[in-house]
Amino acid sequence: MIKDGQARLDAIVTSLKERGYRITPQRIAVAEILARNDGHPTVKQVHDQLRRRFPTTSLVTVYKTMSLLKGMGQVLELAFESGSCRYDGLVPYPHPHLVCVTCGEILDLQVGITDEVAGEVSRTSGYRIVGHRLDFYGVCPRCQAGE
Amino acid sequence: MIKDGQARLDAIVTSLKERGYRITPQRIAVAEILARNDGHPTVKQVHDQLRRRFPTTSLVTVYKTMSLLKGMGQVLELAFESGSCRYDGLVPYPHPHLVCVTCGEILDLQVGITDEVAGEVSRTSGYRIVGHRLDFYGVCPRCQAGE
DNA sequence: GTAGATGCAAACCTTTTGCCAGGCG
DNA sequence: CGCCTGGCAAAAGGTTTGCATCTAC
Repeated sequence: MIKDGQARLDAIVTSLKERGYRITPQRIAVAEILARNDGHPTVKQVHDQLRRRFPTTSLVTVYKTMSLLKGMGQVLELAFESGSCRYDGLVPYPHPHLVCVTCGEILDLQVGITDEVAGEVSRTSGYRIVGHRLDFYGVCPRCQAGE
Repeated sequence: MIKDGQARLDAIVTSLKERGYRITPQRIAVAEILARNDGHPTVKQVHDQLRRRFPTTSLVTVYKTMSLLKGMGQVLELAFESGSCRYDGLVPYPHPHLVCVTCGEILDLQVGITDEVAGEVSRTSGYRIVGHRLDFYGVCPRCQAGE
């Protein structure tokens, strides 16, 4: 599992160049935040971090950049019932997550049983499988202690 | 896997009574739609179906009823990147889904590997696991034909 | 220089809340 | 008949769009 921030940053920038997109300060800044952050921030959280260095950056630009990176497969988008999406720019391909339903913390997991199953699902359903999502929901040790 | 509409309807109504909630025409109507519909409708779709029989029913009531049933564990809520949630009232406990990314169709799946894994996740992480979600995303045969 | 990007304001969509009239138990 | 529920209007997020200005190449 890729976890090196610098490598991820380079990969994102290279991917932008390859497709002919311009390398703007805003895009580099968003890419850096995604590549360094091993949490799973919301758009708003990325924007807040961004404003510390570039106070004039707009939320709209973050949304557009996220959408662009998502389309390029450089960021993974996870929708939740709470309404907002969380983003994983460190490990942008489908992988399992462990979500604390109390504090919202999201951890990446190492278990990976779904890839083997995808072929079976494809055979029995006729679908061409393009991705998957595996989440576990629970209460983290810290929140259990505070109950 | 439960698939009998009448049994589901009875289960939902019984569950409402047990908890002291009132049995109103609107709640019965929503429960019937959920129990009969083996698709995975949005709140808006449920409301549209509801209006055919009860033209004055409001969208707000559907939201409130869905929220109530969700809290009772009588309906499963699935959030998607598209913004709106889809609901499964026929099989209200966590189970795998197969989602067509082109037309939005959602099928229930029979594969079930995650329950065994949940214990392992709980042991290694210290989380108390309360649920999970397993989705496969792909293109259904019909949409493949039209490509 | 020019196509493409930024950023403001405003629109949009889904969901939630405040409130009062109305109906279930 | 009292309390819960339904439904209107309005608010509250989160996300997208229109458009003028600016800038990376």
